[in-house]
Amino acid sequence: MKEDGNLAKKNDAFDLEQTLECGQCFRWEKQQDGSYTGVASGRILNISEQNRGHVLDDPFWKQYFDLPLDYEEIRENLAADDPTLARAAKFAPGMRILNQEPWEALCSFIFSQNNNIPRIKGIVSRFCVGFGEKIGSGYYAFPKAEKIAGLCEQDLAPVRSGFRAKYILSAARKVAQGEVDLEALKTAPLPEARESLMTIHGVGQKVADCTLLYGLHRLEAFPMDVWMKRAMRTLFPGREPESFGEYAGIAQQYIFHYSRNHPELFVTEKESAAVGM
DNA sequence: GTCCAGGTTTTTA
DNA sequence: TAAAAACATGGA
Repeated sequence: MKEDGNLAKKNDAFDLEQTLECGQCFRWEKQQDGSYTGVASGRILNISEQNRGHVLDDPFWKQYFDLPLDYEEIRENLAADDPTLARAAKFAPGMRILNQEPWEALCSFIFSQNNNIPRIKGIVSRFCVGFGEKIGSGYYAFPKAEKIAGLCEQDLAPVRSGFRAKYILSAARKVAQGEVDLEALKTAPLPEARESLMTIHGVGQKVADCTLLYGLHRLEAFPMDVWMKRAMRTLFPGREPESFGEYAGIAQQYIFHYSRNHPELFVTEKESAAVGM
C-alpha cells in the first residue's frame, strides 16, 4: 500500500456513507459491520473503510467512484464562490458523483418521481430480482433495456412501480431501438442530450437532468427537484444553476444533501406558505 | 382515513 | 399559457 501524498489527499475526499447515501444511487446497502454491498455493471462489491484502498486499485471501481477527479479542488473553488455553498460542501466533503450505468440511472430516476427513497430502493430491487441476470447468490445485475423492451405493463406488475411502469417501457423501447443513444449523450451538447431524453414518455427535465448527472457524468447538469427549488429560493435567491459553473452538478449534490439534512432551514418558508403570505 | 414522497402528464379554466 | 388534478403505492 504505497500512497503518495497526492493520492492520500484525494482519498480524504472520499467517504462511503456520504457518497452512497446522498440520494444519487439506490442499490447500495449498509451491512451490520458498516461496510457497503452493492452491484454496478454486473459486478458485486463489498467495500469498507478497511478494504477500500485495495478496492480502488481496480480500474473499474476507481472509475465508478470517480477517483480521478480532484474533488478537493472543486470543493475549494465552489466554497470560494459562496459562503452558503461552502457550508453545504463542508457538510459532506467526501461525497463524490458516481459513474453509474446510464440506463440504470435513467430507470432509477423514472422510478423516483413522486416517490420516497426507501420505496424507490424497493422498486429497483424488485426490478433487478425479477428481470436482471443472476450474478451471485442473491445478487442480480440491472436488467437490460433490450429485455425490458419486450415486456408489457402487466409483466412489470410485481415490481409495484405503479404508474411509472409504462414510462419504463417507453424508455426501454427507445433505448433498445437506439432511438435514444445513451452513449452518444455523453458528449452531445447538454440541451440536445436533455431533449433527447425528454422524448421518452414520462421523462421531464428533472429526470433527464438526473440521468445526465448520475448516469452520463455530465457534471454541469443541475437537477431541480422540490428540495433544490426550495434551497435555491431560500439559500441562493437570484442565482441561476449555470452560475455554479462546469461542476454545477456537484454543487447541486452538496446543496441537496445539506438541505435534506437541515430541514429546519426551511421551516419559516413553510409557515409563511401555510399562512398564505 | 389523510398526507406525503428527488415528477410528469392530462385536464381544466 | 397557467394552474389543478390525476397517477399507484405504501409508510407515517
